[in-house]
Amino acid sequence: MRVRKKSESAVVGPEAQGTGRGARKQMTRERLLDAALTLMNDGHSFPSISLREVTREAGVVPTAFYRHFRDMDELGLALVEECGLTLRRLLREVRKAGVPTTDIIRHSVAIYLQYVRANPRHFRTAASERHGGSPTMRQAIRNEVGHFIREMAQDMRLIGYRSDLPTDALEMICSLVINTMLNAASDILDLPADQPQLARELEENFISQIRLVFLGAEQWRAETAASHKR
Amino acid sequence: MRVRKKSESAVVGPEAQGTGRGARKQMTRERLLDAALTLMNDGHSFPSISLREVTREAGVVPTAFYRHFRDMDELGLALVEECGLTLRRLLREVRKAGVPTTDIIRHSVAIYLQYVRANPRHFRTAASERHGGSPTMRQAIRNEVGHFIREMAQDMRLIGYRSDLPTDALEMICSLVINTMLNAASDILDLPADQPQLARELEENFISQIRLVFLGAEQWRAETAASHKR
DNA sequence: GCATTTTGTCAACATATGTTCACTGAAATG
DNA sequence: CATTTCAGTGAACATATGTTGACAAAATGC
Repeated sequence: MRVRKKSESAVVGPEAQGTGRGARKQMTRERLLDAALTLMNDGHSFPSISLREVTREAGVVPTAFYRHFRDMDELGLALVEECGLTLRRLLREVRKAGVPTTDIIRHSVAIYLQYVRANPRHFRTAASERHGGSPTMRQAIRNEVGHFIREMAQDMRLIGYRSDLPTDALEMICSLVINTMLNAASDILDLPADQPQLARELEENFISQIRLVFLGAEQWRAETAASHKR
Repeated sequence: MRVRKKSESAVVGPEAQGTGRGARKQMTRERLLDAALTLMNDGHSFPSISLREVTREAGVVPTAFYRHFRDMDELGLALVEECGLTLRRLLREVRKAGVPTTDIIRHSVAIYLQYVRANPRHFRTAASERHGGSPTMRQAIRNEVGHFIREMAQDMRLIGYRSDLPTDALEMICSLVINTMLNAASDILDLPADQPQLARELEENFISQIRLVFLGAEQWRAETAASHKR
């Protein structure tokens, strides 16, 4: 007969307000996701972190993991979804900012970078597992980014930007922009924190790249591509 | 007293021509590198593959690893160097192709894609560990890509492309191009092999993106950036 | 208020990992 | 030819991992 002294459910988050059972479950679920995100943030890539590491970081016993996910792959997918949500929120934010007539690019970039710095783990995860990671996760991210691209293209259509172009072309442009964005996010998050000068340079470079892309986009003619195709 | 029957050095590659001792050593070293590259090619990202897996794939006992590398990190760096060499070779190839006056972009892209398909493991590794991977490896790749960018910018200067622009601007443009290239490589290598139609589409999209970048590059004015900076 | 779910814990397992050490046998050295 | 060097072997270690099963106790359902 064992005596348990330290068995008052052990897992009580600092902000544990949810009193229901399902609420508490979701709480530790988020704990696990958060733990994985945190682990990924300092160097480790997702496929290299172990189930036990995650539970350790989350302050939970390894077996508790299975109450929430079948395996690490499933957690990975949930993670991707979370990152996707962050990206959508970002898009909504930029959209809300309206269409400042002057220097729209610099403005949007500023919002974007602010967002990146506010959610470093999400962006690092997205950038890092997009081409690396497990095939499952990679595919999931590809989908998520695809949705994002389409959404952005639709936005541009709505504000009437290059409304003469077919959807394909708009999406092509947007994907170029988003690639550049994710790339910049990764670069910026990797900077040593004590080098603000480097950050400024990188930021200016980033802005230039986006500006250049839109410079090209303004010149883009559907016939250009078509004429070269045949 | 143990009897050894199967101990004729066990490790003899198919194309084992090198007869010297150092030669044979370098041979198994390459075996290890090759094994790692192969493992990475089917899904696993570098930090997730184990020392033992590598030696297993290389057909060598685990302890033999230490005769060549201190640890996996060191092997990772060697791997990056190898990928860098491949990239340089590619650049030389494109350079050798000269400056076809018409449709230079389509031409270069063709050479590039051919190269990517010929060395899928190198490109997958580069693309995948660039943002993911261990910090050490990531930094190494960043350096390698940086060299590549500078080299390419210098090339463009030599052929007189936009010779009016400062070096910064040229490098900014090149880094945009290279990002797009690495991105496309990753996308293309992830395609299911039985979907040539998808490959064509992706390829056309890739060409369009590069074309758009150069369209922007032709319009780029140093003053544009400058005027917005102040 | 009792029975039932259900979230999390504990103990234990088979297996995989990185690393050590002493060894072998062929190439290099003299 | 005798000696030394050293790339590769084999056995063994401590440790870490994923996963199972039985159990505790709090929330839920009746």
